[in-house]
Amino acid sequence: MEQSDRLHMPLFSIRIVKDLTGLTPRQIRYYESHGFVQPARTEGNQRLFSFADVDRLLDIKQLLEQGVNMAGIKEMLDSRRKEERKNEQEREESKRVHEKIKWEALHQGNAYKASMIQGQLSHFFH
DNA sequence: GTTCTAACA
DNA sequence: TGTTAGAA
Repeated sequence: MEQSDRLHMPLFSIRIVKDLTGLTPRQIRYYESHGFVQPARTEGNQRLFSFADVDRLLDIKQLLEQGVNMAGIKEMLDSRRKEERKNEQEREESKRVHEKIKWEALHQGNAYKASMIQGQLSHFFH
């Protein structure tokens, strides 16, 4: 996860988020207090929401409109976080394996080239 | 003027 | 959840 990712850049005041989502500032703060979003803060302690925060709030709103209660949303969020952790672990493992294969290929390749050169040179001395 | 937290209807 | 009070 990069901080430079446009999705996660802290950009919007709570008023903009209110206009974007149709939620009241009261609801937005309430959902934050339950961990549904984690907006950044300015030096003056005012919330700054990212595109990702807005998207998540829209998801929350839709779920609420469909009759899902707070506990249900919390479960979905927890399972989603679990999935993200799993994916990140898999990415790191995949990266490790890739590095290992690359390292081995490099060394095997050098040994192979060296033996080839020796083999080719040997033709001139026989 | 806007947003924050806390508290109460 | 809405609304209000007093402070940033």
